[in-house]
Amino acid sequence: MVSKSCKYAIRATVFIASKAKENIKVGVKEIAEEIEAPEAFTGKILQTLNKNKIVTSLKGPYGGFYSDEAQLDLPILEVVNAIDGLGVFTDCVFGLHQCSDDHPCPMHFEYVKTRSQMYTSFKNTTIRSLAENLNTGLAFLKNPE
Amino acid sequence: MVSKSCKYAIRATVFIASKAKENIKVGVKEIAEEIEAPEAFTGKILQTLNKNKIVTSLKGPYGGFYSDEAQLDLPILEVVNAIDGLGVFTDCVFGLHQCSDDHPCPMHFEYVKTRSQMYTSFKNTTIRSLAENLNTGLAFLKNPE
DNA sequence: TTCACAAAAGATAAATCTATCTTTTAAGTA
DNA sequence: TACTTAAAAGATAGATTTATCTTTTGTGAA
Repeated sequence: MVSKSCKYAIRATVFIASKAKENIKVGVKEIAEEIEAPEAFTGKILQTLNKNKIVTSLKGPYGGFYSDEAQLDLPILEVVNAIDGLGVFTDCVFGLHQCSDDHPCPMHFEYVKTRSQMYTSFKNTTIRSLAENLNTGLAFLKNPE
Repeated sequence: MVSKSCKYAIRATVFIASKAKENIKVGVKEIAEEIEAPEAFTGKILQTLNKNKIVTSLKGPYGGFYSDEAQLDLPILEVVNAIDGLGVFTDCVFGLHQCSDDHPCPMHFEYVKTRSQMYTSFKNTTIRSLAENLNTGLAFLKNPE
């Protein structure tokens, strides 16, 4: 559905956001460990998230990644957009460019249900809400050992 | 959502099925042209579809690919299963193996809505229904020139 | 200002997915 | 049987995605 990179990105974003209420910045190493992703690759993803203003970064000692208030209220859709683009919410199941309500592929009207359900879901779910969920301890970001 | 190969596979399957009522077998070349996919790659995909009994093939003169009656009633889910597997219907958005109702990731209960909507859609849509839709001329398998 | 720290940027490599080409096998027909 | 046709199978190549490593840039503190 979304790429592996995008899954890492979502997990990283939520983890960073979960530290916001304590005003803590986290480094690449800690993030990579928490989300069980390769460190260097996590760095690249965080770079992209920073460029897209999904998270904020600060270099140097006491530096790291954090979420500001406005970023906490971004929908998770923005994370997907930054990493994979919005194709997953718009592309035809048959892979046809011109597929639309007016010029539908054979599965168009059925598939639109899924696409719009997913879009709504990702649009209405904020980074903040996921991070809060995480802080309850009832959710997790990596597979337990 | 589904891979490029899978999109080719769905289009090829529906095209082959659309010829079933006339009892026509179609060759790789014709299929590839119809769905606008590379011929050799289409051959590979059809090979997989045949192994998975989604379509039937016959070698030699007057050979080609066709759908039998039972195959027409297969859900399109089976095409996805043959090419991409069922991961798209079961995998966690966060990419976590142990994510479940009992051990949910922060987005689990929201994402389940999308997954199950999609599953139902693919389970209830048969190859036959898509092929019939195609035969009305209101749908298409490639981008118009 | 100098030093240490941590992210950014750039280059490279491994793995997977998409695509092509050649050879082999199976089927129908003369 | 010999011959033609078309898919199957196997080998190889290109493109994209995932992953790693090295160098540069920016930041804070002594």
